[in-house]
Order: sequence, then C-alpha cells, then structure tokens
Amino acid sequence: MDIHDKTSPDPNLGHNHKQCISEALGTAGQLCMTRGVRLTLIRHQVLELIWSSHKAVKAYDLLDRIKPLQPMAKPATVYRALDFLIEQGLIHRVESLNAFIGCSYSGQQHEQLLLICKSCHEVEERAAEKVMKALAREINPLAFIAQSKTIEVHGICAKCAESAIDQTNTRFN
Amino acid sequence: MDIHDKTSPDPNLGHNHKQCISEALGTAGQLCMTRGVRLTLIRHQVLELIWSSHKAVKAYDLLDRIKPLQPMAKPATVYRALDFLIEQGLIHRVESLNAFIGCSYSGQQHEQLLLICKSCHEVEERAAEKVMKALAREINPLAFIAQSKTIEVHGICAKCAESAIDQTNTRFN
DNA sequence: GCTAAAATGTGATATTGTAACATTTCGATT
DNA sequence: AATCGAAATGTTACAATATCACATTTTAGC
Repeated sequence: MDIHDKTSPDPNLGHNHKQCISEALGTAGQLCMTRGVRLTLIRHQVLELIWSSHKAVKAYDLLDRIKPLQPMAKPATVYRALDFLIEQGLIHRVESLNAFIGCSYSGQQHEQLLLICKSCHEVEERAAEKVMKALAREINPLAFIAQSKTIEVHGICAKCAESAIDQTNTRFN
Repeated sequence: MDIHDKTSPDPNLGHNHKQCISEALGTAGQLCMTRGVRLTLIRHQVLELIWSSHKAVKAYDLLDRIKPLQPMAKPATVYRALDFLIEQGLIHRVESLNAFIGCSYSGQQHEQLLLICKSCHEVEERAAEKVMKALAREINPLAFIAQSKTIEVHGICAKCAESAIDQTNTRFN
C-alpha cells in the first residue's frame, strides 16, 4: 500500500514535483561545487530518494530503495550519506520521527520549523522568522548559548483537514 | 564515570534537589489521585529515577537502575511506565536525545521549550509563552491543526559557559 | 604515476523500541 | 469474603534504528 513503489515520485502531490526534485538536486550540486565538497553518486541518489516525496523518509526505507541502484548498500552506506547531507544543510533530520526530509532552504538560513501531518505524513518546512526571533528573545537573557534549534509541530495539514470535512459532508448527502 | 551511581541524586545541582524530587513526586501523587489513575510502585520508582537529576535519562539506563528494585524488570516494564508518565504529563520525551526528563510544570500547561546543555547534559524546561504565541500566530493562518509542539534547543548553559571562561582565564594567570 | 585523504565496503554489534500472549493484581460488586 | 472484569505486569521474542572498526577503493593534488 505504500505509494513509494521504490523510486518513483508520489503522483498525488498537487504540484509539479519533478521540478521540485530537479531544483533541489540542482541547488545541491551547485552548493557542493562552491564549497568544494563532493556530492558523490551515492549521496546524490540518497538525496534524490529523499526528495521523491515531501514525506519524511526512514533510513532503512532509504536502504531498501537504494539497493536496486547500489546492491552493496548497507546501513552505514545510508547513514554516511545522511550525515553528509545534514552537514551540508541539504536535508533535515526529523527528530520526532527518526526520519529525514529534504531541506527547502538549502544554502540559506538554518533555523526552521517543521509542520508534520499525521494524516498524509507530509512535512512542510518554514523559516518562521518571527518564531525564531521570539525564541532568541526567550533564550538570550538566560545566557544559554544556543547551537541548534529544533521546532517540530505534529498535527493535521490544511489539505487533510479539508478532505476530512468533505467526507463528513458526504455522509449527510 | 557516570555520576548516576544507581539511584542517588546528583550532588552537584546547585540547589536543594531532594526538595525538587519530593515536590515532583508529591504533585504526581496528587494529580494521579485526582484523575483516578494509579501511580503504581513501578511507575513511582521510574518517576523518581527520572527525577534523580535534571539530566535526560535513557530508557535502558532506567532499566539498569530499576533492576535492583525490580529484578524482574524488562524493557516493556520501563516503556510502559514511561508511556503512562508521558500520558499524564509527568515527564517529557526529549525527541532529539531519545531520552526522558521530569516535567517541571505538571498539571499546568503543556507546551514547553527544552534547553539542553551539551556540556553538563542538564535540561531546563520553560513555558516560554511568548514563543508559543509566536508559533501559534505562524501556524494558525496556515489552517494547520497543531496537536503537539516540540521545541528543543541544544547549546551550552550559563553555568557551563561560565566555567569554561573561568578555565580560559586560569590558563593566563 | 604516486601518495595521502576521502569515500566506500563489510561484518559485527550496540541501542532503542514493540508485539503478543500469559499471569497477576486491583477494585467494584455481590 | 468470594467473584469477576479490567488494568497492570511478567515474559519471550523480535523489530527498528544506529554505530564502530577495520579493509579496500577512489579521488584529487602533486
């Protein structure tokens, strides 16, 4: 039942997701070039698999999905690629899911808010600058030196909430 | 080298931690009473172990530490107690550490901010209402229905930052 | 081409968490 | 007090997530 039938993109995304992927991969390539780091084949493949949808992906799912392309792949193969991609800010780890998602703001800021839908499992990333400023104002007076900030909100996204209402209405027709 | 020598409280907390523990356990007892749920011996022991310091505790460390008290204890023993304590809002799961911390605001609100020190590993919980309001203002217009919010900040706490400076100065004396 | 560093291959194992079913304990009712 | 159903716990097995150490290969710079 998983729509991730190995490598093909989710067909139900409501936007041109191929463009989404190619943009992300293009930006990633440029950034790595500029920084003098290597977006190797494996790393590129892992990044592409992560971008195959806007859902957070688990490491062992990535492992299964990369095996057709890299029959030698082992857990370390995937985790090393993930480490690299996180270091370069090309993906985020979703702490509350032990999963990974493509970064929508690669090369830009690095404080983000993740909205995680319990229904469709898609994750939306937002810069949420006002929230981050409020967070900074909360923390600064405490003399706590912040090094990384994780904000993850679980709930129901607008699309899923709407379709739930639709269903409810349908029942009364 | 772990200061958690089984069950005794951390002696370096800079406050009367015994009172901290007994307050937390007292509140927990009252809340469970009021709610008609049972703070059984195992649950009470797990809660007490979690409160033995202000550091986040891992489930399997809890298992090791509860074994002298409950020789039958298995992973499920601990995880069930943790599930109960989380449900009742008596502890929080620290997502970015896969660990658990006593809740400093039991019975009150349920949106908190965790400040996690990478140096001493202590976790400070704050209500941070302004941050939460900013977060609500960010999310509401999106029609995303938030059900749970996780904010975890990793960094260096004031105490550790200060002692680092002290050390630096000492080198130049 | 040579070399050192980076990346990957490989096997083992550590850590974290859950499922399923049996047994015991608790508390409300008779 | 006996009983009965629900809640809690005991118990076994295993699933899911992640890391480590060491061998080998690839790469970029010389």
